[in-house]
Amino acid sequence: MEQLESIRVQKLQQIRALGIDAYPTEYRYTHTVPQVVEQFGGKTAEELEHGPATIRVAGRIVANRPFGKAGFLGITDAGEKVQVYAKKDQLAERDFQLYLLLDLGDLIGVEGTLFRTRTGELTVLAKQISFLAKSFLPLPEKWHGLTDVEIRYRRRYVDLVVNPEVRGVFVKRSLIIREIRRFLDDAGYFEVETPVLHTVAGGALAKPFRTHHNALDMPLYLRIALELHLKRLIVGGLNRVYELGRIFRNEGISWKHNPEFTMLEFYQAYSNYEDLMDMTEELLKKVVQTVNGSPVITYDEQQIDFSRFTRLSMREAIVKFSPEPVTIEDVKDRAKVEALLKKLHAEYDPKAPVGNLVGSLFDAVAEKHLVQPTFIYDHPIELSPLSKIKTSDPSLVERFELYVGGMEIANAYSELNDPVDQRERFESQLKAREGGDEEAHQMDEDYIRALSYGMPPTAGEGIGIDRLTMLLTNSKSIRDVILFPLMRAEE
RNA sequence: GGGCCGUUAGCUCAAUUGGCAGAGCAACUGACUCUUAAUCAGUAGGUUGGAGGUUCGAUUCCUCCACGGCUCACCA
Repeated sequence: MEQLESIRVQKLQQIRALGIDAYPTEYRYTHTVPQVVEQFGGKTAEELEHGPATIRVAGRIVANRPFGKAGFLGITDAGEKVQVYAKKDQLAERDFQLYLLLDLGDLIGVEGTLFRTRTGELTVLAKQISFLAKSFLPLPEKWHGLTDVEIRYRRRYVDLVVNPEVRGVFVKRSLIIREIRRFLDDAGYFEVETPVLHTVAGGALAKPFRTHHNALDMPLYLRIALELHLKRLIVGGLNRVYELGRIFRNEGISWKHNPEFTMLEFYQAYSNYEDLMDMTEELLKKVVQTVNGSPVITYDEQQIDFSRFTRLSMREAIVKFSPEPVTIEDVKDRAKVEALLKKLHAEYDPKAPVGNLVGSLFDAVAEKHLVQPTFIYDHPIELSPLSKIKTSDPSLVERFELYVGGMEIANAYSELNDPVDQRERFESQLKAREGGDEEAHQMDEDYIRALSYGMPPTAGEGIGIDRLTMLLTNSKSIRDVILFPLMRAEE
């Protein structure tokens, strides 16, 4: 290892000895590698002869096939590759000496003319080679590449150089986010940024990360949701707001959980959760169509169609997917729900209120079947301390979750805007907290004060950007759509 | 946190019953002015993740530890 490195350090010395600046500050290219491929990829050998006199292009060397007094280089940039032909009689002596000192991984600029080789490959005939930067560490082997997932996550920079499909995933992620922003901006939304450091970690049921501010000697939490600040802004009259940001939950890591992840939350005044169901369909249809070119995606060998959304109440979903026969009426009966959970060997807390049991039953019975886009609506009140009660059934709230590919992608509700009711809900969460539920909601006095000034009827929604990206890139792990997933420290 | 599996050269992988740790690519030296995983000849590269143990002898068997993967639980 040290040998490989020291050889390359010596080569850099030799390059300097040729009078070449080892670390120049710029390279003025006329074309990027993808532009070369796009503009000239379709041209014939004859057409190339009458093309532009010279082009300048820069990239990283990923292949080198020398032939004594000539050689072929493959250079890559922005996910595309182009071949360079370095020929002694076409180059200044110094540039050919430089060519002989190049290694895989080095960054160079090439000025030359385009032609096709005998085998028809588009190639830059180098007239001038500029050295841009040295690679001291060797890239992974050309044929098998880098497959060790641990190194791929830890050294994402190498992963991105050698695995072009990884680049494609993150390009797509960026497109998804861009389309979402465009959709919301066009719908009259206002993008905002709210604090990441919270004195009360609220807006979701989750364990927060703790930190501390020295100057104020104050304990702080990293936010677990965007919700409560965005609703304060609704109180303030920003009637359509969204934030696209990182949130942090101090919980387990799995194929669909990373401790920090990206959430979109948006709030719309004078609307309810049914309005958001309609809007979510429209949003996802548009994003999937634009990013994927079709409303139908393939995820884990299954076709998922974003042009057709199903809507089921949570109770209906339990009835539909339960392996044991149940009726809607049974799901309202605590004894029957508990009996069914026992029969299914599902884990649940026997002291928990009936709403939580219904939630457990849903998870046990229905979630994995929800592959096609499905809205599950009307959740038990106990699971939803910030949602508005359904007037026709006070045991339920106006809430929905969207499931796709067996994953929860979105969560939305008609926002509770009654400060008295909100205080009571927080108080019952506090009781759960005292009973040992670390994820129960904390009291947020300022939020109640905000509601006390009056909040219009409002609907709000959160969409997990990482999971949406997993679906659209056919990724089996959330870590494949996060550039730098959390890992233990090395050594 | 539980269970299962993995860790050998820069990368991808071998190594029989416990018996001298190997290959391909990358690297180095040489030949070669149209190659496509270029080819040919040669060279070098290792505390087998770490620490103990069993044994004449451990990559191989045992224990512990570190890191990772899958999976279950929790969660979005």
